[in-house]
Amino acid sequence: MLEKKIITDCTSCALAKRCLPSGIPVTDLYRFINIAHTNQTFASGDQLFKQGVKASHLYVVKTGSFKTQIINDFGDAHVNGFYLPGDILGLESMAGGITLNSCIAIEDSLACKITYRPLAALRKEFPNLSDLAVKIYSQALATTLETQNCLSIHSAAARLAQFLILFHRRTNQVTYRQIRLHLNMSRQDIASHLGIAVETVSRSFSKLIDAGCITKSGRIINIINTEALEEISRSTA
Amino acid sequence: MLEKKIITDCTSCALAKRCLPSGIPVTDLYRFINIAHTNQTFASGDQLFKQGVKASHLYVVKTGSFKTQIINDFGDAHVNGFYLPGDILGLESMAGGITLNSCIAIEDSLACKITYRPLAALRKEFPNLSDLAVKIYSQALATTLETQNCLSIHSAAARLAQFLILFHRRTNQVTYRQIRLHLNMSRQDIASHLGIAVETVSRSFSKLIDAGCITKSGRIINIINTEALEEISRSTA
DNA sequence: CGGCGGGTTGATCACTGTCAAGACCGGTGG
DNA sequence: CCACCGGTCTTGACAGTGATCAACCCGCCG
Repeated sequence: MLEKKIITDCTSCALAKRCLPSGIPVTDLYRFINIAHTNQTFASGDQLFKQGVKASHLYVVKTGSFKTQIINDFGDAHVNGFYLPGDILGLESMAGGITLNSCIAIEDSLACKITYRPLAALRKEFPNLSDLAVKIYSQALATTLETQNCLSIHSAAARLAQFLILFHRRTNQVTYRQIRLHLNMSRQDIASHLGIAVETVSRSFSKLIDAGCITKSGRIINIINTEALEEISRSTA
Repeated sequence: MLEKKIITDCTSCALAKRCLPSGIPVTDLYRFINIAHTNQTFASGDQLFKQGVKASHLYVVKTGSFKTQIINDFGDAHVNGFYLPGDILGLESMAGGITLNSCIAIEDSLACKITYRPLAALRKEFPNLSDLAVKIYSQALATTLETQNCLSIHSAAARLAQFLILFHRRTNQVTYRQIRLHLNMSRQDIASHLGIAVETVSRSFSKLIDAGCITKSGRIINIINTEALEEISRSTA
């Protein structure tokens, strides 16, 4: 109970310095906390928000991971992106006021929900928060640009290799000189995200293993040869 | 000469209400004009900025069109996006301070160059400009999301169809019930942008013509059956 | 034990990349 | 006015890659 109370507070959150509170003077932080619904719990498969409804909140991932997906007119889904602790969800829907995609928890997760309107008021009041907003948006654009480049790669193995590299950059989990990735999403999600078939994802993993780039066990990937992986990610064929 | 002077001024620019001046009170507009270098001319092929250098400016497209492209480590280029009048260039590079891509004029064009640092100062001073910045960024994110979805489409013809639909939404040139698109970029650029071969672009155009969706003459495309085009853009195969 | 979903592997076929050749278009020069 | 030339675009032939369908393995759960 006490512990729960502690993690609820932005002042003791490990992510605070990468998160919105970093744009607000400590003495005024209470005003941000007032408009934030911190540590909302989501079970794997739960939906944060649904595509095509009124957009009014941002979400900051605290623990776990999420995916966003768009359902097109014909009914099939495309996974747009994956979101890890520190990432902010819902940025792209603010201009139009309607959510452009759905967001689903990949595993049991925590996220902080922030109502947009009062946040905009704070942004006008605290210049640093305005700067931070621009920086966050700019960063988000840069990330989608990377994803876009990844999708434009022709070969499936190269695309997967690039995906692993990009995912690694965002997690930075290093143990024993090996680089260990926990891919919390299903192969199906990876396939949808990369625009290739599930079977091709499996086969591409096998290729990367045969090439000595990685080893894997289920959703745990070990990158054992970064250079070789980068080499494959650049290969045209 | 007189005419030149007129178009130089933001107060008489047709795009001003979609552009940054719309976030600034008319009485203070002179302060924005002071930091903007309006109507810079670029010949087809000229470079606005180069990948990997210090990023310090935004550019607003006034007339003509531009493309951005990334050169990867192996040396081949990928066209990230196309920019039309009213679009803003350089948003994604502000967070890192380094340009992530190069920008090149596709045809003879005009663009307004705005230094970032004083713009940030104005943003803090004028709340509406802060809101506008967020809206612009959010819109930009939404656009790249659309591009991403387009790239995840499997079939080349469907990808091209989706590209035409998205491009049309941004131009809205309607004449005589027909929808007329002027694709100012080369087939090579389209191919690079969509992640397919030039020849496949040509073949896909032919397929769209055979299907009765479009007619074309060089870089002029007429959409004669929007429903059919959308149908093809959704087809999995 | 059997069912079930997720993941891998195998076989086949359509699609697209590649290479090659030809068509078209605009510009230049005779 | 016409011939030539370069680049862009299109079309054809072929080979390679990945989508599809199918079977199988595995861990989980009733």
